[in-house]
Amino acid sequence: MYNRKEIMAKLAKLDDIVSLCRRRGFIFQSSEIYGGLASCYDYGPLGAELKRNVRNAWWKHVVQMRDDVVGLDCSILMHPMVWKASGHADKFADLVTVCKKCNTRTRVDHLQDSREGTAEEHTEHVDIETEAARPHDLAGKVCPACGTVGQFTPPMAFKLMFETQMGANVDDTMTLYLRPETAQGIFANFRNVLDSTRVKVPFGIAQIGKSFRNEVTTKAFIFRTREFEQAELEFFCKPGTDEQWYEHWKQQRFDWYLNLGIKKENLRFRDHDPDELAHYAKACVDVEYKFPFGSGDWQELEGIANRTDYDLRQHQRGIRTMNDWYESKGDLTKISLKAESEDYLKGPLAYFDEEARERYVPYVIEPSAGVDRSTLAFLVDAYDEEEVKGEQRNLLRFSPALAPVKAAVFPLVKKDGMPDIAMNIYNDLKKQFTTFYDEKGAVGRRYRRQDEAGTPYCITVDGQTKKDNTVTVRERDSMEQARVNIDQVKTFLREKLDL
RNA sequence: GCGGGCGUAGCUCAGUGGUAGAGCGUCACGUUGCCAACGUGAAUGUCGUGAGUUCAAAUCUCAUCGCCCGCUCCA
Repeated sequence: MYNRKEIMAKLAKLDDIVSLCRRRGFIFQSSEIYGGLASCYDYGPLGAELKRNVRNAWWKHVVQMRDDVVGLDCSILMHPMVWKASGHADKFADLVTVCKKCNTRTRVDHLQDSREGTAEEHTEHVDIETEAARPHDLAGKVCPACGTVGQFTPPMAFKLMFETQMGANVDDTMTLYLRPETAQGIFANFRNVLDSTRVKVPFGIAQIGKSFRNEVTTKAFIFRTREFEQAELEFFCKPGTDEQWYEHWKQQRFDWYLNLGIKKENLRFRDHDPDELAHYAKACVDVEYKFPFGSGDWQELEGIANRTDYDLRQHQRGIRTMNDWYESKGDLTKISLKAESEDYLKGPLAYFDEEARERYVPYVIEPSAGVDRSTLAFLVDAYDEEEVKGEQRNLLRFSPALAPVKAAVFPLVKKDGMPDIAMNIYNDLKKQFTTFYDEKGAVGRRYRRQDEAGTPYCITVDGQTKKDNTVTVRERDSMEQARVNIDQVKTFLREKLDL
């Protein structure tokens, strides 16, 4: 825990970062010219590069470098039955009540009973239709904030999925949902990938894309937003091998953050307690980062779950329910999923393992990362202030792979032919790296500006360049300079940047 | 949604009823030979938005929007 002073210092740090993000074009408030739109943010020129680098680093680690993972890019809108089968349509809602005495909002299923001293067991999302209709006896419940018994408002329901209409003809539209997770698109395409890609279990399908959740409350800059980007892997494996794959991905994903420069002391695992697990999950662990907001506490970047064979089996039930769906004219609330077939092991989403000569529905290990969250973590972790000759230097110590700009090229002064030489170097480098050219003002200022953008290297053409064809290469973190032959600059950068 | 704090230039902020300001940043020109240099000049504001009180509102009142902190959620 932190004392008040430390918390204020942390908050000040986040404010500094938010301010820098805006000032340097990393992240803007959405629709700002119209007063802003809550919970929505836009990535500016530097932020777009940074976020794309985060995505690419994830894809490289999870797909490109692996022999057992393939990629996918699904549409955001999917058949409504997907969400019936996944459980989101019925259960992706919270029932919340407010204590009249202290105005604290609490989920109904989290309330303790004064008579029994226990909360209801499950912490899952409730079935909104049946639950809201059911009379709730809150008379004996205790407010966790002020201890008052039985002073609650009637429960309110929150729908956590965004709805939208497909079809321009108003008389003939269908209600669809913006996906609340990318995972279901992977499960829905499991058969397609199997049939078209010659993959064999164990293998994974990865996807990066936007998801939408009508969060009750948003939080902390881009940390919790209603529109957000996920990077998810569903790794399919044979039942019985799931625990070792779970451990494997735990380690893989943790190391990914460390290798991209997150400080070890700011990253940790947090295992979910058994009673905290969703009913389908056998195990779940969060990768948490010590963000400088909230009460200075750890916040989740990524969840890694053992989802068992739940999702694939649910979708087999969903497929069997299609007739009911047609008959109900698409009203999801009027139908319930058909029971599982007795020979579900022969269903379309089951797998025949030729080596073992047996059928099974694969177990799934799911590492699910928040792209915006990790982008924020990389920003926060890279941010540094230090004093140089009495002046404050702000810099972002990005890993080279994440740095929005890899190198900047300057003429020391704007004369004696230096700009031409520098421009030639720039034109050559930009074919390979995101490069920036600047010839305005004092060179010291240009260095500092690049520090704030997190550019690892600055290349300066100076008076000596014309004599011996060398340039100064200045390193961001140490501010040290080395002379490098112009012909060697590209090789030098490639080695140093490891790109 | 409820409680607390806040909203003035790109950023940080001053301005408590009487002509909208400072520092930093940005741009131009000159100067400048390696770490936010210097000189001169310039641009930039619906004072979050709307209404009300007033001869006069950034300032007082009300509403509204947005942000931050807490409660809930969770990638």
